[in-house]
Formats: sequence, structure tokens, C-alpha cells
Amino acid sequence: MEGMTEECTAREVLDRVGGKWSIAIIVAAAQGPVRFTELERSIDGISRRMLALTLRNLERDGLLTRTVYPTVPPKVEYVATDLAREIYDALVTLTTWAERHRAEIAAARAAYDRRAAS
Amino acid sequence: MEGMTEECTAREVLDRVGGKWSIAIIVAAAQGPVRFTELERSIDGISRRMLALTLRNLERDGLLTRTVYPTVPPKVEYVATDLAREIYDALVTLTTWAERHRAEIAAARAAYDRRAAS
DNA sequence: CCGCATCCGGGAAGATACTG
DNA sequence: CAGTATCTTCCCGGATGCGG
Repeated sequence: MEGMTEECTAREVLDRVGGKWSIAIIVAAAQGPVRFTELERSIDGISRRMLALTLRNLERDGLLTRTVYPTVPPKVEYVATDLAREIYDALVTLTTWAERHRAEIAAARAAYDRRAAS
Repeated sequence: MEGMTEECTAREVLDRVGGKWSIAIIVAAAQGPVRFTELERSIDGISRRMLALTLRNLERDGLLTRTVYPTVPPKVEYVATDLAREIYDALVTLTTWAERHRAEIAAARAAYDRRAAS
């Protein structure tokens, strides 16, 4: 449809896992089945709306499996697919990296901003 | 400043690397020094504005080093820092993954949409 | 050649309230 | 419990033009 070349594969990655909350959800759902409210509580700052939307998109792309148990009260479980599990390590690498270099990056940013305020 | 917990590290990754063009730029600049126009040509679809903005942000976070050669015409080279190189493999993994499963994901999406159109 | 300034539209995402 | 619906706000990102 578009005149896009191969360059946009990086773009495609982010279309799947680049959402604001996708990584956190995938990592959580890769450890085992998780429920909606469980995710809502464990992912700090996420809104009910964004959780629902992100879950839908991840399910749509085949990264998450949604299972509904017709019980009362209703119960829905999400679990990462094999496809999603393939990038689990990479996602953890990125998360760990961000965590370990948080201070370093903040310092670089502060230094840059200080120079810009000249 | 914030009351954010540890949960948002995934968020932080994307703040650095989750820009629309960040991955493509980091991967390109990890192979060796690249010039502005060079990036503009090699990254399909990027605008001059977004290239400049993304380069600035990556430099600000200490992921890219910017070197200006005071020549005529001016010459500016960008190269990935050691910090950015640490996630190079993970980024390549994600890119490769997206490329290999492109069809699979598209199919999952199509199937999902077909069911939704019921 | 390498950017920055400005204008502007569209989608992302928060707040809030309501349902099966 | 597991979502929808609506409304609003914000900022990403494209287009264009200027400047060192």
C-alpha cells in the first residue's frame, strides 16, 4: 500500500511492543496467566482504559491469548503466546538496561540541559 | 520528584528508545559514524525535523555522540555511545523478530478483524 | 550541509461515569 | 470482575520556510 521499504521494520517493532504499556504487560503475561485486575494493580499508573486497549492490540497481533471463564463473577486470563515469548529476553534486557543506567541517563540529560541553558 | 515505583522501567526504555525513529537511528549509528544527510537518506520516510529532534533527544540522553567538524561545508557526525551499544543486540533481536514474523502478525491481525466484523 | 521556528491536524491517552 | 463510552487535553509528527 505504501512505498515503505525494509527500513521500517524498526517501526513495526514499536507498533507492536512500543505502546506505552506493552512491554510491562508482555513481561507480566510471559510468566504465566494473569487477570485483568491483577495487571491493573501490578502496573503502576496504568488506567483501566489503556489496559483494555493495549490488551486488545496485543491480542489482535497474536502476542497475547485471551481466555474467558464463564463463571460468576467473570474471569478472564491473559497469557503471552510463543511468538511474544521469543522477545521476552530482549525485553528484559532493555528493562534491565534502563534500570541500571537510570542515573547515568538522568545525569547526561541534566548535563546537556545545563549546557543548553547557557 | 515523582511517586513512580519500579514498574515504570519499561516506560523508561520507551522514553529513550521508543521514539518513532530511535531504533533505526541507534542501529545505524552503532555501526560507525554517520552524517545527518546519510541518515536522512537511509531511513525511509523520516522527515528532516524528526531526524533532528530524535538525534537531539538521543544525544541528550547520552546515547549518541555528536561531533561537529568546522569545515566548509559543515560536517556533523553521529555515533552511538557505549551505553547505546549495550542494547544493540536487543534492538537487532527485536528488529529481526519483527521482520521474520511480519506475515504471521499480519495474519493474526486479519483473523482477529474478521471475527470482529461478525 | 545541517539544522531551527512556526503552524497545524490527528491520534494517544487521562478522567470520569456507566454496564453485564 | 472486566470491561465500554464519552469528553477533553496533549503532543507527536508532517509541511514549509528561514538561517549559519
